[in-house]
Amino acid sequence: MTDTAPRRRARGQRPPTIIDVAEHAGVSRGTVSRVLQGGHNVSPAARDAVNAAIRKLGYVVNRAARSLVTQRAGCVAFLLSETQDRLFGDPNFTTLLTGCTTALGEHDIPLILITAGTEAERRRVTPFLSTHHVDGVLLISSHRGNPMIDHLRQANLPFVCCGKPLGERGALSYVSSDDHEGARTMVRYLLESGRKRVATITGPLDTPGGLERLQGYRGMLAEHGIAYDERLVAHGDYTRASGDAGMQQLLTAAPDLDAVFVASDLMADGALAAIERAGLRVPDDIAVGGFDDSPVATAVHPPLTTIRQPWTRISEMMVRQLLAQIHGEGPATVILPTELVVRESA
Amino acid sequence: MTDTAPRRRARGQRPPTIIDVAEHAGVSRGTVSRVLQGGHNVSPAARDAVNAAIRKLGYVVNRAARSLVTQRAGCVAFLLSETQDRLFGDPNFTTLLTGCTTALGEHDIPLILITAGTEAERRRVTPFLSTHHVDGVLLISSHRGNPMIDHLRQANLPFVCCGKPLGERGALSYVSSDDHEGARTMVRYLLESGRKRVATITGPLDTPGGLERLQGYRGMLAEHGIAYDERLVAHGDYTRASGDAGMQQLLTAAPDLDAVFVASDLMADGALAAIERAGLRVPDDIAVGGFDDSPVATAVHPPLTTIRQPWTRISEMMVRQLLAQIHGEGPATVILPTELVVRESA
DNA sequence: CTGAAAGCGCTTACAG
DNA sequence: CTGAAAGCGCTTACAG
Repeated sequence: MTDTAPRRRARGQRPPTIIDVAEHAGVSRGTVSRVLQGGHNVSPAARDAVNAAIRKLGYVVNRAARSLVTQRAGCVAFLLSETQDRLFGDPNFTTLLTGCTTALGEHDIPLILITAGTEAERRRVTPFLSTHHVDGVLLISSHRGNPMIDHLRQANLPFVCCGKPLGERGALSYVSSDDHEGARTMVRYLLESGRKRVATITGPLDTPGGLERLQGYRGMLAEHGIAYDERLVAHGDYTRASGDAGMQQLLTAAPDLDAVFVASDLMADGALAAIERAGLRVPDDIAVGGFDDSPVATAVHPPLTTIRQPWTRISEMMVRQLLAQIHGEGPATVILPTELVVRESA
Repeated sequence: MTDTAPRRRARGQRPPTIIDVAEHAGVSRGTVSRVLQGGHNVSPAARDAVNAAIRKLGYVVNRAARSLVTQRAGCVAFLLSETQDRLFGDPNFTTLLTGCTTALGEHDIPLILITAGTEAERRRVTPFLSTHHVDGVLLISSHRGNPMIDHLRQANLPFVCCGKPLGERGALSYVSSDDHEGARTMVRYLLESGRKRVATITGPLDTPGGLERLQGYRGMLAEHGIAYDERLVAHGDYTRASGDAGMQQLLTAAPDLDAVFVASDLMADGALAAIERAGLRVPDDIAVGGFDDSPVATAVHPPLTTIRQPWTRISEMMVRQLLAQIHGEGPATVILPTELVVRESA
């Protein structure tokens, strides 16, 4: 912080303090503070006088002073522990981030954005977090074995993950859409539309979305008495290119496939391209089902039939869970239902 | 902040304070503080002792306490004053945001993300900003007449805009890529490749990118002695759909066009779709030039020849300018060069 | 170069 | 229900 050294504000333009409010309302600072805290143990008359003074003077609490005495930061971190490239193409990220900002804003809690995709960044971030510069953390990461989880636990800092953290033991809060059921819904839809050979392109298997959507696919096939066929399964990494490559592989290994469930819309876009190059039509020859209902779903031709993830609700629940933990509640898992969105690709 | 009330930390797990460091190093608190501020007026022996104690104890400054006495927040806001939808599809946004976070991180300055796309949000945000809860603002908005600019000026808060704010008078800091020259470069490239009838699809004309890229297009045509032809100009809003519609309009109004300069890659993707539906080939029949070099540029077929915007440098310069202003420097304008990236579409 | 001390703006037991 | 007062952890003139 040597970087923000000089020039304290001139006396004249200093915002009003609690003392100004107290004088104006004819009460003590303690009473003003009590009104600020919710007005318990304050007479209606005093409360009204204080509120009037606050409005009159345009008083806004000085968070640094409050923070110093309460030993709480009064703000929350949005901690991005993915490398940047993973996010660049991901429109869900923006939705999640602005959703969390808005949900926190309603509680008047500022959000601090922190990136920790590299080891160097993590070294810088850890002391900041463990010295309680934030009251809690919204943790964004999808891959197995995120070292930040241990750091946060050691610092005894409340946190809630976006999506189920893989390979963690012990209680831990996360909010996730129902990947498993979402996948089942899509595969059921494809089968009930009369498709016989349903393939899939998965996400990375060290992510919950990769793993659980594949399990949902397998489970629904089994329920329909269809044996699992490895030739019908390709693995992607959520990029468009990997969807393209995966589809190419599937078309070679199983030329008789008539449907494909792709674990993300972006990969589905790639799959569409591969299908088109192969001279096949969607949905006539091959039905394509995506996952996410991200903006690409409606940008491609034909528009994707897909599974909608409730990102706004996810952000809201993450914030709610985090605040509950900050207030002393224990961790909890929240699973939110997804929704089938039928368009033209299947 | 009634929301983060209870449970102050137990005495035992409190982080070490400057007093602990002072005792450990055998000096006064004042001396520790001076070392923290850069070590001026401190003997080498004392400095070493303090630094050793800091390392030993894992001391990290309490920012709330510092902030209270220095009257500075020690953090900076990233203020998003666009409605959400504008951002959802925009991959540049993520680059800019993480770029700013990283650049600030190198100065140990946290970034607070604030959204103010609606009037209701602005009402909540303004008191927060004008009571100096941040030392400065990175202002993201592209449309003419952003009310936040007036609020920031009234609050006397340093700020730097991303892109040139249209219709503002008076000195004001902004960082922008050279839209005008970028457009000129693309149009020159198309003309020098032998194209004769170069059309354009613009961005919204109340944004600097919409306006200046169109001016660059007109200017370069004029330099080649080509008269401006309204039938060769369509207006979009940076969405993929508007690029598609714009291209359709151009193909009707000027069926003889053999190139099109599209003011964003996303719109260029839409244009590609319209061209394909018309049964024409890219680049054989029509050369397509984009703008941004965003991830879509390489995701589409054929990959786009485009103008690269230096988003990482833009974020770095925004941060640098903002810190300079916080330190008392006056406003400045920074224009960064763009780069022609030749791929297959032109 | 260094220490002692005031003070930043709040909250919160403690008395009453 | 209310006021007086201690104290949160720092920085910064002020003396020396």
